[in-house]
Amino acid sequence: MASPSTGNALHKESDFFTRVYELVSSVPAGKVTTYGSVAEQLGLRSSARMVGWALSAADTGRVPAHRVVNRFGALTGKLHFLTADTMRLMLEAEGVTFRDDGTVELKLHLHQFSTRERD
DNA sequence: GCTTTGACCTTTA
DNA sequence: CTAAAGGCCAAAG
Repeated sequence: MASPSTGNALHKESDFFTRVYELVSSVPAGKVTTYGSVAEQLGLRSSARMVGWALSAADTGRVPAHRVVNRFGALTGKLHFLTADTMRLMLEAEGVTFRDDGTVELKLHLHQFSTRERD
């Protein structure tokens, strides 16, 4: 959209970063997404690492990075937040339920961007 | 300008 | 079955 060569690049740190933020911000409250799903939407199915890395550079107060968890639903980047419990508390505040293992119920809160066909 | 690391996932041994 | 390495792209040293 628009013309990127018009010299409009102002707050755009990087298209990749913004792309991740958009997808994460697209996730409603009470829902959680996974790095793999986001990466897949970006076309970087095998490069899910960069998704998490992008979140590390993202501001947790600006981007709901707490809604992003790993494949197992475990809060891998919780230590990157203000406190180790911050991520969990925020998700609980959103209405997300946790298992006894401290993992998020992906079956209940996993936000799917599109119908993923498997097999 | 090259090397290392990074909140991961997938495949091969 | 479990364990290890590879892969991907990008930023910081």
